[in-house]
Amino acid sequence: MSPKERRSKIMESLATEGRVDIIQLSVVLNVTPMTIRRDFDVLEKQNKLIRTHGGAVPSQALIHEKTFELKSNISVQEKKMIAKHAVSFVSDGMTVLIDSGTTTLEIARLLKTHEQITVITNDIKIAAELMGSKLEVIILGGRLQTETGTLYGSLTENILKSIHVDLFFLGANAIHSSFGITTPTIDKSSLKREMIRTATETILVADSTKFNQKAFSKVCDLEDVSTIITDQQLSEELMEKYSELAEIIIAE
Amino acid sequence: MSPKERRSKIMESLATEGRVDIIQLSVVLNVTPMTIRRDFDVLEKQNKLIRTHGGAVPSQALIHEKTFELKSNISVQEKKMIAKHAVSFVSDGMTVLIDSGTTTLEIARLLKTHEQITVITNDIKIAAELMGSKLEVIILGGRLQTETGTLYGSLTENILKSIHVDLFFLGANAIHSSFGITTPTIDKSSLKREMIRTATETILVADSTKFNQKAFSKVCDLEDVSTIITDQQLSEELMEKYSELAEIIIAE
DNA sequence: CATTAATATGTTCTATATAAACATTATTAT
DNA sequence: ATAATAATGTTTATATAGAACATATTAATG
Repeated sequence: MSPKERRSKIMESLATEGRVDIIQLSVVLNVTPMTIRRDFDVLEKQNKLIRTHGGAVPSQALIHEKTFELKSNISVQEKKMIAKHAVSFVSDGMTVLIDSGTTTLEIARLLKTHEQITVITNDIKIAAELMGSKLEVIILGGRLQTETGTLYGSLTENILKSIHVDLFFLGANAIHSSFGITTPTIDKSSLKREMIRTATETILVADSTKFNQKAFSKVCDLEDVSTIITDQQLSEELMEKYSELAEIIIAE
Repeated sequence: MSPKERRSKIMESLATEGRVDIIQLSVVLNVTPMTIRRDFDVLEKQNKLIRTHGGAVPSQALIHEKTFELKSNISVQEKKMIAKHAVSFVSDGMTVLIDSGTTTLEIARLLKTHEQITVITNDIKIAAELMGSKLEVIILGGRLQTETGTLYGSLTENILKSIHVDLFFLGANAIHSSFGITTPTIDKSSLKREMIRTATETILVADSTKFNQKAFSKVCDLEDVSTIITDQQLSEELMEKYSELAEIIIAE
């Protein structure tokens, strides 16, 4: 039996029994108590259970897995796909900066079960999503845009100047082959620019509807991001056009 | 302190901190670990907590009952009363810093309808409450305590050093005539101290159950706050005792 | 297919927490 | 005041957790 299988069986027991005993599990699953302990360690880090003395109980996070709806033009499914590819760039020990947005929110959801990752964000909805997780979460301070939950302004930018991250997931309103990446307000573009500056690597996550669009204020050129992740709705024509400017990954 | 009181304090810690440690509790509550264990036994049988190795976490049942913390000691009504008196200190154009906490959350709720006020906070639940308002809201950055939604740490304190506010609403876990104001963790007390420092005036808001209590780490002396607002449950005896140390307002 | 690297599991040992039994101290009732 | 009861402290034995190391299994590579 694979570790994955065994852990799945542990979770099953946990769900049906309400609590499990290390010794009992070790007998049933034919492994030593130590192995069960190590399984508990793994599952606890994923917030799936709470270890007790001699056993474990289900975690509260597991009880109410509520996924509240997002409003968006593109299906959630596509954003989830993009997010799934995005998180494959993240590995243990990394410091990851996550921009505000709906696609980036999906990234945060997927990262929630990871371990050993520091997440930094300027979006309090992302922060809310990460409540209850075992991640190290840093919120950038700043002015709150009360309609969207985004933090921005000079305070936010100043804080960014004092930190550095390995990876930045950039969200975008508009992407254009010659105009580059643009946003509706100068504040936001200035902030995103600062975020790019402070990151070793920037990955742009944007669904296909954002391509060939331009907004008011320029963030950066396409050359400034290392990778673009988008969905399979991107036309062949656009795909070729943008491939010359940046590495494009189609999430499917 | 009676066993009932002590158990109530354990539950309070559990609600605010998310998890408690037997040794730390035994130090704070001045009893042996064995006594805490016996308290855990009692509380576990009442389904109020789950024992872990070396400590305890709140039971699932309690997590979902948001009312638990409020219902256990003092009614929401009393916190609302305190908040109502608190906001009378706020006038247009002011910059107000709001500490994390349930009473301070009520203050934020009342301020929501104001317009010409700048609110600064380290609590993302307060931030969430102020979403959609016309207020100028500033979130202090920092490390997120994912169980409670509180921001803290050196980053938070550094940001505080670069700003200044007119008024600070301080929340407290424990108030004692000789020990002053204390909190369960050093991180929190350090942050609160910095908040006090950066404010022209500090008002302590705390329901009557917080009086004559001590927690682990000292924030400041009672002389360091200009006013204390509490509820009418405060006994005559305590009222007189604390009146000598600070101006006390009974919200009724 | 053999060999290496990586992962998973088992074993042993030590530190720590738990739990039981008993002793002591507070509370309460009579 | 005294006895009875409850609460807490103390000591000791047992069990668990966790670290460190050894072994086995699986995956990856040439």
